[in-house]
Amino acid sequence: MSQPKRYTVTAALPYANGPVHIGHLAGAYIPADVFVRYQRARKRDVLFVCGSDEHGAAITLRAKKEGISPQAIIDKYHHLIKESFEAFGISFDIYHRTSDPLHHETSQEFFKNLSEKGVFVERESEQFYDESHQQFLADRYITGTCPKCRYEAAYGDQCEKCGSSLSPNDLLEPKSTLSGQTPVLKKTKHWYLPMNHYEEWLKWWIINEQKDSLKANVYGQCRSWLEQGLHERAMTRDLDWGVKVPLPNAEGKVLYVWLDAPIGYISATKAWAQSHQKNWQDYWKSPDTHLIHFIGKDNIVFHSIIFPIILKAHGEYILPKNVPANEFLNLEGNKISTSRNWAVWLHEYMQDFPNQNDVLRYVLMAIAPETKDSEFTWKDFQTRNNSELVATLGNFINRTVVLTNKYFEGYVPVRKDCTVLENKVLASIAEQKSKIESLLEHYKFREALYELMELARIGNKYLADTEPWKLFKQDPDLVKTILNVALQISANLAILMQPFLPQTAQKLAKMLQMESLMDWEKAGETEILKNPHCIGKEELLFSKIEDAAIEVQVQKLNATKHTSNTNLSASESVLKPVKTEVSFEQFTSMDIRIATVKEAQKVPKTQKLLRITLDLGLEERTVVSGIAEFFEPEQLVGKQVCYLANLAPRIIKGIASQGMILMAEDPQGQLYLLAPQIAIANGSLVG
RNA sequence: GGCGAGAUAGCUCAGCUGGUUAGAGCGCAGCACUCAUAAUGCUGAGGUCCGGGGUUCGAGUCCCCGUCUCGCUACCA
Repeated sequence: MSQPKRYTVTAALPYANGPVHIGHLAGAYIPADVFVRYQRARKRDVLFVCGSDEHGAAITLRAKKEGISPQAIIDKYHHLIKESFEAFGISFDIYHRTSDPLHHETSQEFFKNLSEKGVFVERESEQFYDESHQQFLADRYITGTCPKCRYEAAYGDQCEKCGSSLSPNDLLEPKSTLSGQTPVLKKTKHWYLPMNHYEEWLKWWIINEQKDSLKANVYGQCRSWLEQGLHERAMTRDLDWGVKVPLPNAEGKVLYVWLDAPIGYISATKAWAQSHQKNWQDYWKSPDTHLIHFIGKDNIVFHSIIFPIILKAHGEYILPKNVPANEFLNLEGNKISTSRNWAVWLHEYMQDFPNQNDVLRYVLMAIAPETKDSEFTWKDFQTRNNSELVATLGNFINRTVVLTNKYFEGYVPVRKDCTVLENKVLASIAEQKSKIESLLEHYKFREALYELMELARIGNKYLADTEPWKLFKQDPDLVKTILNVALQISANLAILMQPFLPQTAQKLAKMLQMESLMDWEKAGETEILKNPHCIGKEELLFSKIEDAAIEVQVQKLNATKHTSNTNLSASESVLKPVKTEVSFEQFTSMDIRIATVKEAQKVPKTQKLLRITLDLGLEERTVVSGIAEFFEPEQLVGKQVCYLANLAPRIIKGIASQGMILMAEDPQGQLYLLAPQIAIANGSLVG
């Protein structure tokens, strides 16, 4: 692999409607930061950009709910996120924001460029429109019943209950969240990116240029998408919060997130270049630059398919060299969830564990979901701190420094006769260094961290093998040699830990009085600390975390679990508001009856569908119902149900479905049959 | 149903293009040591490498079938 002239490293833009949690850190920011710190240590030209993603319907929706302006929300979270990243030590060269005028200009220019090249297809389509508010409704502004899981507060783009992605037209009983009214369909024009035009090229690019460098999970995802075929996607939206579409006749339209957020990387670069007298184009248009995107797996398609298409369509830009995406981090057995408050928030961690940033960095690196989903537990956090950072790394440094101060008043003793053992140990320093380098170059952060710790283990073993505390009286010269070796290991640890544990590296450098000797190139050497050098007083690098501190965290989580559960059943945000009024006639026009299930069987090749035969008294009816996830066919047979008999028939999976079985659904999405309390005649009317 | 990623010691995970008795960390048991935040070092117990076929002189590693977990996707009135 030839060395590029420079690196442009991006970390996913956090969405400015919530704080940052450990999942974000483990997925993108920590690995990116380690990579960047490492490249900087090697004196390579590397630019690390990030920023807040501040547009989109979710933010305006939330602003409306809370009765404040979108600006107030993004200001709050932008600053919270920015400051917690800074305090935590994620070393962005710039942390920008997409609400910045520079970003608006940049993305508009980009759009215009593509538009002038004729990349887009303009197309009119029918979209939901809220007449009382006189505006088109973004996907997020429409709620309705999820067609997949029947969750009643699903959004137009996604159902948060079952996670399926939707389009507004899929929703049953769509409602505008602005007015509560049923929206109407109205014509509107949008600009579409025909991604299918790029399919062949993309296949070629991914298979020929990326296959070997991409991680298996990323490559697999891409192939999965390519095999399913790419489609035309709208690049604009009807919304007033975002980057305005820079064309005439585009009133009330903004760029969709695909042409907004990733270009945020570019505008961040421009902003940085302006204040540093650099040319931003070097970082985006020069083929000797490597562009690397650090993201979580939810962003894979975005960064390895859509954004490359956009860059390619523009033509002047380089394409990402790698997209080292991590999988997901779970927390104490459950998925991390911002909305359910099931998370460890970065800013809260720093309050609860002051000056222990490196502990979290360490743990999240050690359990990073590099190849599969992984799990954070507080117990494991404690164990890793106590038995790895404290007992292995901190303790090795401590014993070395204590012994040096005790026997030699802090002066680095002279190394005299090295035995086979010393030579072997000294040689292993350079070995560890080159292992760490090679692993970091290949984005294997977890293993690189392991090899760093391995050096501390080598040190501990060396001290245990040589036992200098036993030898000092008989053979002080030998003790000098031993401690000299131990000190060289310590100095190397200080340098090599810089990308991983920056705070600790500084602390250790100070303790060893080697602040001026922290060059990465020096690592691997065995004479970093030379004889007249005097080290400082011992100081503990890490402190133990007691059970009590862990208890507090676990209880905090359990508490949020309970409150969010009770909130879930009681809160209005989850229970659907009462629907708009209907007349008595409208109601009585529905023919609801009691029927008995005669047969039920799974519809082949489906996951959720049951084919059910109902005895309606006068006749039998066949219904296809999406309830297979909740009911076994056998357990339904013989049960009485409520049945909507005069619903227009519909063909589902080739079966004519006549009417619909009525179900109750609790806030968790669980379905329940409705039946009379005692069996009554089939065909009885419900009203 | 289709596609992708996983399934390896009690726990968390490594095992690259197939090659001798399958590894690490943590945990556990025993021993050694006392410079060190009862820290460290050594030794040990522990695995039908999800199951079943196949290719091969040889498979955790490749192929086929199946089971389970996670993600995407389809059917959902």
